[in-house]
Amino acid sequence: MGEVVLTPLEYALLGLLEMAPSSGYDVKKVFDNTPLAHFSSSPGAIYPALKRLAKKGLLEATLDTTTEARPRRVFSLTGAGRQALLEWLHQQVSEDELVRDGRSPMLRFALAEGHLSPDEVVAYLEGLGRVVRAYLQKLYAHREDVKGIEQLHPRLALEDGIRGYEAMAGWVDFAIAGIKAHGARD
Amino acid sequence: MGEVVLTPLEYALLGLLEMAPSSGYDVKKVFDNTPLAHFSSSPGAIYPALKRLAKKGLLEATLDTTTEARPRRVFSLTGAGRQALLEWLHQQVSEDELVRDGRSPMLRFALAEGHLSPDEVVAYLEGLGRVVRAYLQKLYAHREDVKGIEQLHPRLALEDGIRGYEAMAGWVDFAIAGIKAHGARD
DNA sequence: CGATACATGTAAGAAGTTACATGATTGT
DNA sequence: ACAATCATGTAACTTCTTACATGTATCG
Repeated sequence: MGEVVLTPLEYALLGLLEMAPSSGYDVKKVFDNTPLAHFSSSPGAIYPALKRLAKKGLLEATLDTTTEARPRRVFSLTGAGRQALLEWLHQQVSEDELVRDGRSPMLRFALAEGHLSPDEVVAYLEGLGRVVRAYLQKLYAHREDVKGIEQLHPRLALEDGIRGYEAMAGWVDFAIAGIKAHGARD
Repeated sequence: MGEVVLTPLEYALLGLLEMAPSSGYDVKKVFDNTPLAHFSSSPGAIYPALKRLAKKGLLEATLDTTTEARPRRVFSLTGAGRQALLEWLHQQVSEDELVRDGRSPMLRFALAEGHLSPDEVVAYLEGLGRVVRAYLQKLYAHREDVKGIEQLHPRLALEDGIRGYEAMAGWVDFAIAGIKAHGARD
């Protein structure tokens, strides 16, 4: 029904809690100790986001009063939460998403395991590859435009962008091969 | 005097207006048509940011009523604005800045031309290189940690991060060579 | 004559940051 | 004893997003 639209942090939370029901503090540790470190681990971001998701009916909380002194509030996905996650996982990457929020496409890929079929994953990556190469064409054109100008730093900074997206394009092919090999292995 | 701290957008505005005094609409066009596209070109972001900077005394506006129908408000830096920009340009990259806001270090480099000496620029880039390589070590360690686990997608996503930072480390050496060659050319 | 570019802004709401607040447990 | 870790949350503030509002000039 309702076109749920969430922030990257909220989708990250849904994905993590779908992998394993957790407390806010568990999530904080993930953000502190893994390459998901670009998400803020501040309680002022995490706890309100969990609360919002619960209020929207995407998460449910159970009190864990077993061993600990202070009760842990353990969150897991509801049916609606799983559906919102799935809808997001099925979204293709747009150029806007790639440029504005460079890490969302990779987050979505990382959290897609077990929720998309190998074919769907390959299609997602192929779409990502197309968007990356299309954006690269724009950067190449821009490099031509600034070829003559005297300023060195902007040209070098552009070169960094180009190399970064070229690396991503190469990774896409690598990842597709990895997915296919993994699928064939069954 | 007072420790001015601004958002990336505000520093981008200071840097652009220092290169050439411009109106809000000029800036919008830059964000729409150059690789600075990761900044929002929405008027709801740009005009209030310009207003804030003017209120803080970092920008001054002059009305351009010459030719156009509607007057353009052209902003340029005050002395305090130039000082705030310089202080920011002298900041070294921290791991936190690199990981949380991946594009700020490159923005700072791009806007530093003419404000830092070649030696200072090389020192900045060497610092960036050290931070990137240090973070790469953490990613390599994490890759070892997850080597055994069954999940494929997170390992592949990590590989993308590693490749991206490796590309950046390579670019740093390339850029340092470029800066040195440019300096020697005088 | 209609669409697009020029040009500037505001209002409401959502979300994140920093700092504060609390208190038990575990390690040194 | 003291620090660090576990664990959860709130309050004030800042900023960004989306949408609205207004009007001219130019191009086809």
